[in-house]
Amino acid sequence: MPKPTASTDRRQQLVEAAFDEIAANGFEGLRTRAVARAVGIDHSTVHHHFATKADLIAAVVDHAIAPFRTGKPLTGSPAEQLRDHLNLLVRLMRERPRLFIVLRELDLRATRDDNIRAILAERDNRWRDTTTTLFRQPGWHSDTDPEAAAELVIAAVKGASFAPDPDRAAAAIDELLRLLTPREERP
Amino acid sequence: MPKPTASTDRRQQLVEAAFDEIAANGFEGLRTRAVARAVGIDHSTVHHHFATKADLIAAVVDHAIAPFRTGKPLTGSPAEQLRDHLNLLVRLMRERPRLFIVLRELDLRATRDDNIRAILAERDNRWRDTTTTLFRQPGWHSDTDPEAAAELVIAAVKGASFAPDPDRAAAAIDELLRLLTPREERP
Amino acid sequence: MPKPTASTDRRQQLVEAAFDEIAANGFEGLRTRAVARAVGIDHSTVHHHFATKADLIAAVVDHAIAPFRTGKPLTGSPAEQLRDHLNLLVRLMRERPRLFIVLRELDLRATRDDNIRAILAERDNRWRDTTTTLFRQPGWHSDTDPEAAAELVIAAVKGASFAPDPDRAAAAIDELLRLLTPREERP
Amino acid sequence: MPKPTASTDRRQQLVEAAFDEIAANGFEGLRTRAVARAVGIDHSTVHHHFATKADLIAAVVDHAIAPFRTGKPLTGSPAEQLRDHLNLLVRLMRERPRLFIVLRELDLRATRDDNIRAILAERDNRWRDTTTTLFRQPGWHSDTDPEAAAELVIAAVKGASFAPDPDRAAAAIDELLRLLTPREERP
DNA sequence: CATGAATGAGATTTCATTCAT
DNA sequence: TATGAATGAAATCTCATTCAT
Repeated sequence: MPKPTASTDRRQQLVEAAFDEIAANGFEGLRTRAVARAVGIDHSTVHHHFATKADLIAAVVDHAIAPFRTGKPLTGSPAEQLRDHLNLLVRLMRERPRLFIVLRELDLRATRDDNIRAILAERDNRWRDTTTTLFRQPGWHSDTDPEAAAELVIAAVKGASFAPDPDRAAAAIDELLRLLTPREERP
Repeated sequence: MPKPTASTDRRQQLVEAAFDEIAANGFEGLRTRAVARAVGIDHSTVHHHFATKADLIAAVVDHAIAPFRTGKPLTGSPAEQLRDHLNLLVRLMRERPRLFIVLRELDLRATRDDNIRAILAERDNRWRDTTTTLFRQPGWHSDTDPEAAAELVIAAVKGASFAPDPDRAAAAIDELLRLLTPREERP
Repeated sequence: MPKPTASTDRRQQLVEAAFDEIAANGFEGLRTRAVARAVGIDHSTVHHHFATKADLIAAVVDHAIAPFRTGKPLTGSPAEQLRDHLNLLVRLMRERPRLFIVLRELDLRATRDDNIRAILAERDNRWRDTTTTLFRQPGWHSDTDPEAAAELVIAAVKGASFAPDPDRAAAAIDELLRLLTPREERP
Repeated sequence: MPKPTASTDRRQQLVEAAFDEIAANGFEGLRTRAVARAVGIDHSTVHHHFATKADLIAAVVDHAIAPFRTGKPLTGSPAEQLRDHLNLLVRLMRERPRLFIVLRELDLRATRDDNIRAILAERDNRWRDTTTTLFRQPGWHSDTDPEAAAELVIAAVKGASFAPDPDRAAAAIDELLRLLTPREERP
């Protein structure tokens, strides 16, 4: 078990502090000074660890999408897989609301930042592929269009993160799950 | 028919220019100088029309949600009303993509701007109420939860505006419409 | 006679202040803050008149080589023309020592600044051409190589500006003039 | 034969790297980090060898004027001595152009740096004395002013290093040599 | 000797806002 | 209404230097 170096620690601290700043004040409100202050170092020292603000942001992006990278493969029937997938997301929305705030910020910033767009597009493509594949399996309503259903899932999840509270977000996603689940598999 | 004063024209010009700037560069990229340049006046003059940048932004917010205020009442069966409502939104997404870009920006900024949050919350509440009322009418699946369905509609529409192209957004909304429409009313 | 606008005045003031700064502290020591302070305005206002520091420097370069642009045509015999030319330079060295300090700085900076190099190269080429042409006229020692003589004149003048005092610079240039002047035209 | 310690080697390496940096980017572009990188050590370590940047620069100055310190005494007639002296300089200009770039930088910086000025003034005084003494010897034109001639030699050599290429520099110095050489000794 | 984290002073540049004309 | 000069706060980034290891 390699002991993390001081450097790694500090970098991680900075990334987390920047994450918190974005969650609190948005990308627009991200200030290297504030990040440094949160960690307790001089603002110029931030540049010792991240040459530019963009480098720091890139690390934050990595950090923010990490929870979605390490997803363990889903198991069970297609409907069970969808249920597990959406339930996981709902649970994350409840447990880590700030993560979804940051993701919203990232999605918006991606519009005008090529680096972020590339990273998020990759994540979305993977998400889209997985979900489309899921809906291509047998067991859904015969008139379900796999690609359209996948778009709907993605849109609903992203949009739910704008809900004024997690309960409303969860209600929206639960309703979506109910609608997509074939009648005979509903609880 | 009152002829608009030059002043009124100028204000409107500024609002539209600011709208365009936000669509192009985001809130973060909104510069009063750029707005002034787009209109062809000196940047100081903007302050004759809008005391502060926040005032200009408030006017842009009003301008952006105007298309949703003047909605004529829906008619027909509940399913027809939902169909008309969502089709209108899809058509807007196709015809005025920049409007939805700006709305996305507004939704995000609302997180940290009380004025914007108030305006958008009002719009969302009206939207939520109308949609919930719609789902309270008879004719839906017996297990449809009106409030959850309304949340889902709102989430899906908001999330669809993050789709990489209008076709995908339309596919998601069409799929949602299909899922919500009772089997016997589907085309 | 057009009355100079306030803007022109301020720009001119800034250029002269920057010139003085360079004479005093070199290009390396040129600070927009110091220039602003010398003129009595806030340092950010400098950017109202010159978008970037490079723009300000470009204006200083123009200002510095202006005395060499408006040279009236030389008259008389070739030897008299050379004498007048060098005497003019010696007089300038005595009367405006800071001008030559700045020119030295410019010559050095030209090594690494394309814009400055272009401007100075143009000046040097004109100077070289004029002087070569001068030495191509009849009346010089038969073994004078016009191009080499022109190079020597330019080198000596530039090098003389490194002399510890104007008298030494003048002595060098006078000696050069004596050496180049045909014996029969010497006083 | 004392084997140089590692420390001595490192110091020398650093001085040469700093010399190279100045030749490439000027004094203004001299960065201790870049020097350290060129040598392959951490930038903090530079301070183990040179307490401050000024100390490093002082060593570079010494290194730059070394070629002029170890000049072996000139022999032959005065005209031959001048010829050998100038030919040596011309050869150096061709073989070590970067040396003259650095010397130019030094001469300029001397204007505002007391330490450098002192070192260079000493070199110039020695140069001036030697050259004046040379012109005081019999064999020159009767109207040659030894001190003025020495100033001219120094000015021309310094100025020649601003020539756009070594050929032009050489042409200027050769022409000077020709002009100074008594007619009866010219080849 | 060497490293790397940290510092702090300072530099340019941006931008909303104010004010006199 | 409109202009443009001016302001001042703030932001990112640079770099020589110091210090603990």
